[in-house]
Amino acid sequence: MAQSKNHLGDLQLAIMRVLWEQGEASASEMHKSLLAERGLAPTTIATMLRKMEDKGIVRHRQEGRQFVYSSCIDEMEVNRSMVGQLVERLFAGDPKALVSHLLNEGELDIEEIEALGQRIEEAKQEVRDDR
Amino acid sequence: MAQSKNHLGDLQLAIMRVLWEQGEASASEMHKSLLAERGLAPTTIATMLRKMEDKGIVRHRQEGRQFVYSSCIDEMEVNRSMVGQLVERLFAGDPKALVSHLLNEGELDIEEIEALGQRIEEAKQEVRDDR
DNA sequence: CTAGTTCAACTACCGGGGTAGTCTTTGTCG
DNA sequence: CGACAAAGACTACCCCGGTAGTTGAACTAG
Repeated sequence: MAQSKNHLGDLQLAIMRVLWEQGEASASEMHKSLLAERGLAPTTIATMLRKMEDKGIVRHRQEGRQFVYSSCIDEMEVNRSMVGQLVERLFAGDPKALVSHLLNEGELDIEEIEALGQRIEEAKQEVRDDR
Repeated sequence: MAQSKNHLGDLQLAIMRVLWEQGEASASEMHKSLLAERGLAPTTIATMLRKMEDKGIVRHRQEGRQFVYSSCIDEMEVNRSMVGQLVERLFAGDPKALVSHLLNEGELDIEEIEALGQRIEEAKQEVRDDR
């Protein structure tokens, strides 16, 4: 049932990103932030915000005659859920396959791979420390 | 414009998976394959296949009175595109951040991390061999 | 006080995924 | 030949993301 909260469209994610970065934003600030990359009408943003509030993923606070919106959902939560869904749909639930894909498809250059090697070592350590 | 071909819904992906695994499948075979996990009416599958054919992502061949469907799009291509989109939307285009997410969120257990370490080493090697 | 601006609210619409019922054709069995 | 089964074609919905125009209320400037 919480599934619906985690299925976000493109525009919705863009909005959430602004909210996550800035904490809050009025509708017009939001419009300004997204204008460059999207060129949308202010009412489009406002409508989307209202729909998102209906879904319970953002809330607003009145300030003067403006609405100031903030997020109701955790970024990590959303990431986890969306990545999880992708892994499920594309890689039969096997996260390794996703990483393999990244490696095979040359999405990562050599430095990035090196850096990942580092992270892997750290992760091993953490898992061990955990028990 | 090829974007549309790569944005696949859940059912569509399930169908493509069957096609990619088996090469071809008639509508009724498809229905049988998906019945267990989804419990859909046969007409639902058929409708979806027709819509997908309109979009150009599957094609069919007549065999007797049945249609035998096969895929028109490459699995790797779809994976690349969908993973890319996710990385774009969630991680500001940085694939490393996706892997970090996987590591941090405990989506991987210790053996998987070990295995990844292996893959990383191989990948390093491949990249070097490449030049 | 009046005209103009700025919001939010409401309404409308499109496209596409998903779901399925009904109709029509065709092939098969007794 | 006639009834029945199988399979595709058509049609109809619902939902929701996305996009935006129009309206109405409230505030501001002259």
